Amino acid sequence: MCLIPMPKVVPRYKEQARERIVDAALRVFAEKGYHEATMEDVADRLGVSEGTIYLYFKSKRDLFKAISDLGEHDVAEVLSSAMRSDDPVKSFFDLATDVYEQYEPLSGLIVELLAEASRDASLRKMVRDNFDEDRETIHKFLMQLKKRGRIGAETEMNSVSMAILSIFYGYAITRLLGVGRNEAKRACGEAVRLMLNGTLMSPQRSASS
Amino acid sequence: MCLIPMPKVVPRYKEQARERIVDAALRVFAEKGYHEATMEDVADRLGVSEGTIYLYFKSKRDLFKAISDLGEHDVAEVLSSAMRSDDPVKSFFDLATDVYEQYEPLSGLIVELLAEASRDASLRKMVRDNFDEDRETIHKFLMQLKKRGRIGAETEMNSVSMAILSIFYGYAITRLLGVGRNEAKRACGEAVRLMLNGTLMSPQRSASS
Amino acid sequence: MCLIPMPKVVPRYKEQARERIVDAALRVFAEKGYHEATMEDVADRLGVSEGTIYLYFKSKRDLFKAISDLGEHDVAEVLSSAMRSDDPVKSFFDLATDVYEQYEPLSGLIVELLAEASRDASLRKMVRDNFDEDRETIHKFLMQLKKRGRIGAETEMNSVSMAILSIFYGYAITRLLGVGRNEAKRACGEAVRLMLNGTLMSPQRSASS
Amino acid sequence: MCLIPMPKVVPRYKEQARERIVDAALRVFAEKGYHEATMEDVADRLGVSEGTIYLYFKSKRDLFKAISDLGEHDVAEVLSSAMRSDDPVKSFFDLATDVYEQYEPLSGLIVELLAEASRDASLRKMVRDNFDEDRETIHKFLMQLKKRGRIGAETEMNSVSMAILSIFYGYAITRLLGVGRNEAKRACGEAVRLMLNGTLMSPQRSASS
DNA sequence: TATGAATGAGGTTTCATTCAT
DNA sequence: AATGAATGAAACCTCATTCAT
Repeated sequence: MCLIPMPKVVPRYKEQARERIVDAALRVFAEKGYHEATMEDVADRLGVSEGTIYLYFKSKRDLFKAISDLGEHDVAEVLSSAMRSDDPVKSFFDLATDVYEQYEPLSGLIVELLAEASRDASLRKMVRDNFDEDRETIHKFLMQLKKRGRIGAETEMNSVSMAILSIFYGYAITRLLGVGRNEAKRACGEAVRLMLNGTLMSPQRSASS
Repeated sequence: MCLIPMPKVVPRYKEQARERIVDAALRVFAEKGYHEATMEDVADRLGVSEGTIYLYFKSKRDLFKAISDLGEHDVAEVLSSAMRSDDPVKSFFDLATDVYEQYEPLSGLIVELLAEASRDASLRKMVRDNFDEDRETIHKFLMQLKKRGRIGAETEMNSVSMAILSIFYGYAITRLLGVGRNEAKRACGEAVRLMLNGTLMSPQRSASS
Repeated sequence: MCLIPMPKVVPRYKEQARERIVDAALRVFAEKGYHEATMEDVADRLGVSEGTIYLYFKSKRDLFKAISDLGEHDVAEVLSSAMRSDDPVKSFFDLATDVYEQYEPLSGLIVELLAEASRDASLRKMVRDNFDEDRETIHKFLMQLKKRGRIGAETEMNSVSMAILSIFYGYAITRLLGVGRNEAKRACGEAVRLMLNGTLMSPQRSASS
Repeated sequence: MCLIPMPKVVPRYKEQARERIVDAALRVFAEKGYHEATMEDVADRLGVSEGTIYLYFKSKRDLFKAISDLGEHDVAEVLSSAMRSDDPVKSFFDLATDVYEQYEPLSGLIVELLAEASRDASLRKMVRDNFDEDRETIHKFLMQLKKRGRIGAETEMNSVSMAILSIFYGYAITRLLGVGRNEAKRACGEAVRLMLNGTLMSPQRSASS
């Protein structure tokens, strides 16, 4: 009986349903935190019954993990697009604003995700992968700057890319702790500027030196 | 007359008991996370019954909050002591190592604390206060450097102090995500070095000026 | 699209379930008292799990309060129906019997409810409302008697209605203390008879029959 | 060795201590109710440690039972003294006021005691004994009135005495439910007046009839 | 596919009682 | 005689998960 070919159309339907659920879960977990959010909260937000979620995710944890696959991708996207600017210092500064503006209501998720990742290897791997991806994006950009001769050869790019990411995490954390938007923005921008100023040669001067 | 109350002293026994409990809770929460740790876990680690803990803390949350009052203080302490060094860049670098070495097994607590703080105003205030305290310590140090003429007058100190703190948070986070100790250490040191290099005048030159 | 909510009806199932739970709770609380009865007791009597009860009532207290909404209503009902009799003294006498016969196994609840009401404002209001309702019923009846000229105009009806209710509470209390049914019944009947005799004109005289 | 006579002075001390504890418990139980009051509450009110109470009472229940031995005695006392008045109707009326005024802050205890008595045979016996004692006091008084020819011979005294007690219980209950003091007082007075008016011959008239 | 009532394991918390001091 | 820290047994309540419909 198994010779009959199974329908190859793994229903696109299922994929869409998963996405909608993940989207709802994203918001609920961001608002209440992973442990304080209930499956009922997620179901209610979707206007769906609790049981339904289990048709698409085998557990609450599974649903939570699906979240970390999400979102950060476009962080990298935004990042790389913003990097094509002429003035990288200014770009970073604006970047901090834009990225955070976009994700602000979800910012609680960042620490939530980190907290869980610190104790769950599989989740840690997923978060780490996102981290590495972002870092790679930054790294590539810095290398481009270097090729164009606008960063001194001696600068250790791996460290700088990681530090820049730290600055952004720091932005999220300080915001979360109630530091005003403008103050946090200024600190973030200034930090990036300083880090790059140390090694960066301005476009104007780069020609002569 | 009868039933005369007879205070049986035990002068600061209560204080010691609290400390022992907080210490145990610290480890348990760091290991399992706030939500997954149970009061039984804490009690077991101490070798007492659950009820005992409630003689000293009125709730699990209360116990958790007692933790955030802790520890960070000596961060500031270590920080300020390390700042008396002659080479601030190198000092910061070593600081990152030392501080983290001391608190490494508890590093999960940092994000746990942040995650909870993001949804609990009173906890947020406590974490924020610690944050501000640390930042103030860094700020004072930077001002001293400035007075000695080793930092240019134009540098915006408030931003730099915050950025440095971010770098340290970033250190904790990257370690937590499995980045190797040495790699994280190097990135952290490099970041601080770069930030200060931008404005910092080397000690050698400072003598002549 | 996907995940379309599909209300599965069960129209007034919830209402029925609530009723069954309240009914079980009624008996359990009457037997053991509010504080000594456990949710497990109630669940066991129903043959469901404890959690189930919390689908319908948000707390033990909530369940207890649902009880006070109950039952007393038909007290008023029985009362008013019994009042259509020709001989009010005899009617009251029989009423005491009937009402109590009906609720005897639950009589512990009366004092339980009063004890709780004495310390819980919202519960007090509910019990008070029932009290007022019953009193109103009695009052109306007395006014009818007055209209028919069988009670002297000078009698203060508000006081009498309250006193009659007191007599019934007294009946419950004495029964609860182990006074024999017949003795309590006789005392209750006699008390009402005496109270009304003071102002009541006998049917024979009033109707001239 | 047992031939040595034991000290016969069962220390009066112990008796005093018990009394003080019972007095404190009385107030605490009245305020919070038996179940919601803790041994710590009682100890705190006395300024004594929890353990101390167990030197005098073997359990919380034991302490509670000691209460029902108390208090009601002087109810009977006050009752009998107030009965020596010339105008019994007026006396009863004032009695209601006085007795309740005296015990008002403890009125919660009445229902508390009844609630517990309904499920505890030994407690029930104690409450019942008090009830009978009070009833007996009233009964004796009524018999005196009868002897003096102020109550018709046909009145069933046992019922009346019980009814009068009910009226007083009713007073406590209505007060507890929030009925105003004056309204309750009026109802109680009126009820007693009416009950006695039915059979009572006024002092003035009693001579002629 | 979707439902949502039911479950049951487990967590937090309370408190009467004991006992070493 | 008095203390009060410690206990441990329960109690209330929550919620992820299941399953008959």
